[in-house]
Amino acid sequence: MAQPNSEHGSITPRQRVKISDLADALGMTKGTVSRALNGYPDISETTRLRVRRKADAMGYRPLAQAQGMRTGRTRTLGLVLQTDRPGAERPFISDFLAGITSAASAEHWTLTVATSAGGDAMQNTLERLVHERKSDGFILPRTFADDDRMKLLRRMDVPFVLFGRVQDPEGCAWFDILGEDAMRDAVQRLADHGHKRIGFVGGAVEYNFTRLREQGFRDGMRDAGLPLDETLMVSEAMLRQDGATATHQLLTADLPPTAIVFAVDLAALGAYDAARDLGLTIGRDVSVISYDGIPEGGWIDPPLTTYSVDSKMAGERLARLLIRRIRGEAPETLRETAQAKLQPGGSDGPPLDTPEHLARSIQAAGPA
Amino acid sequence: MAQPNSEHGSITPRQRVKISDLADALGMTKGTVSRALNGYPDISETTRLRVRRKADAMGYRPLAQAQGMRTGRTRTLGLVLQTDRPGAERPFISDFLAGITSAASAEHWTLTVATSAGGDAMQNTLERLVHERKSDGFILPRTFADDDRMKLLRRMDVPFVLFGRVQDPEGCAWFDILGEDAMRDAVQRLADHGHKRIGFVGGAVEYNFTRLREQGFRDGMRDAGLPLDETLMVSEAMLRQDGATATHQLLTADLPPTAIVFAVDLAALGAYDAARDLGLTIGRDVSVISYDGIPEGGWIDPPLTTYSVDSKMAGERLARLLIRRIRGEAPETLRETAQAKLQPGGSDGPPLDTPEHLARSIQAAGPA
DNA sequence: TCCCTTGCCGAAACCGGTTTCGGACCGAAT
DNA sequence: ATTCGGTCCGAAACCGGTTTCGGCAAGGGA
Repeated sequence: MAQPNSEHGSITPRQRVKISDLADALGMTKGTVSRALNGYPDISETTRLRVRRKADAMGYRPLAQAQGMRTGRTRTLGLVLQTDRPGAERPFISDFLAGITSAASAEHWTLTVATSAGGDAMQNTLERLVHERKSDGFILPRTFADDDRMKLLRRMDVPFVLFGRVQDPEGCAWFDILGEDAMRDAVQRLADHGHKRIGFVGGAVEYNFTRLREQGFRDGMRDAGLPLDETLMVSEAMLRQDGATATHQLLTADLPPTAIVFAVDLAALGAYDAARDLGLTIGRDVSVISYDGIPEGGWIDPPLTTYSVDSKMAGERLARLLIRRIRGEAPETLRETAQAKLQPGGSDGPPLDTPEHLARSIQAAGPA
Repeated sequence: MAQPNSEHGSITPRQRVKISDLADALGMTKGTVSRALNGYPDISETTRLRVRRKADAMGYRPLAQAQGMRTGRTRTLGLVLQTDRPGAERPFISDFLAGITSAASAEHWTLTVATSAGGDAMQNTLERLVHERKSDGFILPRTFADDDRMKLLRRMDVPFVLFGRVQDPEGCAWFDILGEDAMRDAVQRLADHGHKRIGFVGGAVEYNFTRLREQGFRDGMRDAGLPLDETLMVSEAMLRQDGATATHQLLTADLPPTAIVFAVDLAALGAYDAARDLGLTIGRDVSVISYDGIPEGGWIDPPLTTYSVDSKMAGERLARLLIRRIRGEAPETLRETAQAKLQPGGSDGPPLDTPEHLARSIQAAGPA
């Protein structure tokens, strides 16, 4: 009887329909309606259905902050970006955000973003967000081998999911791309091309993925039956400049590699610079295969052959995992992985020459 | 007398101190405490001070969602990123977010991020966020000459600030970088180098900045006393590929320009591709000056001379403006601008030759 | 027939704040 | 000595939900 004030449209565009409006329309109390909608066992199936139908018909959406007053949760995911690591996640962030928010909004959740430097600042930011109930749980991108954020959240008993795996999986949920598989494939691909002497340029050791990708490279060499030369393995290259330095170092060795696998695209771009300086051409004199799939890799000449990561998909899956985690599912059941996808470019191919010849031609051009 | 339960530290790390705790400790009611903290006039200065001191001492922070129940506001800024425009704000987004969140958190606000395609999807996203009170106002990046989001928010009477100006400033607050000044400077710089024939490659016309930067270029030509040749003005170049096409078009004209001003860095990168194809060298045969300051501009060879935008600063100022707007200040008083900063690279210099000679050497290489 | 479950829902407290209303206390004016 | 008007604060309602508690009615067993 007598709808209270839902379709008045006086001046305000569209009045919120609140739970008491819904209860009035159904002739019951808001307590009953709430229990019906939240699946309490002491509501008859008939009533539950009637309520749910009416709720849909009237377009009822509970106000997250009102629910939060009692429940302490507001259907909000948290993402804290670390700003003091240069260039780490720059290219992906946009797609990553799109993935998270689209998955979240499909379930009527939202995302709050904060930024922070590492260390104490990071801790404070996380604590503040939890303390002020601005987020019910966190997505942690770029996990470190030994991650402080993780420890803190675990201690505060706040749900979280990792983008990446960790050494101590106790109580952790995660999504990750199997970078080690990509590295293994990369080696195999180069071996198929005929390369026998292959170098590796890894990322910063504090990141956990560095360890995994390096292991993938080692496994790949073993599977291909190629000897592993530790002097051809370099680390700590996250930026273009680092990659150039590392490449220069490898190529000016006594017996340089004819191909290099990079753990990070940004570093692989530096290989082009180093090659140019040495008078070499990527994809002809030296083969390069990398990992990440940043757009710049497609622009450079020749285009970078790389294993690309679908950041949007990663965001979506992480969001869904975190929501399930917050709803109480056990972390052990919330672990998913996916494969990177090979994006063939022109940066790899059969070796033009033997390492010995390559060394000679580099020495010839070197002093120039 | 007798602190209730603030310093117990039983098991939970740190119990929230709520307003009733504070009131108890002060021996007054929570209503009084609330009015004292919120500057109501019916509280004596003595009491107000006593309350504020005690609040600081006890580390009291009001719970935004509880305040929001009554007030309708939760100290949350909203940012909706448009995902269907390729490459539009990709490089800036990380710094931009850092700016917004750092300014916001300094005032104990947070940021909610959503993504959406344009058109109706965008409208729905905005409406949902407002309807569910997930954000008190919005930052609108990349304003269009005629902006639907703006109209919607204006109609719903929701506060917002623009990153960029608009044609109809009615009721709008904004922050913007004066791209037109940068374009004017760019022309002047090229004229000082000795260039007389200068081309212009603008952005997509739907963006408002395109109009402004083009006008800046025109003003620059006029100020430098150079004749304006409309056939040397191209538009709609937002991506690297677009820029390459536009550059090719300009350079293969009967009388090509010896220098080109770009409204967008991403497009300017395409000039390198076009130049290479024509056998020309940027910075020697053709000068290029651009605008944005994307990191890729510094990696390319020669580094791009560009007017760079401080995205983090923009984020900070937009956040502060929006907070003031939400607090009720008039939009007309909330309009700020800043200048882009010249970042000299190697892509501009004195003309090597006259346009006529340039044309001949291009024609010579052209059929190749 | 009576009592005791069980199923189902209403009533009311509660979450942590804000805001309205009214009244105690004070000095000044009548 | 009253009345009156301000100042300043306490009391209680309120925001929109959730959750606890208790009670009514129907059904089953003795």
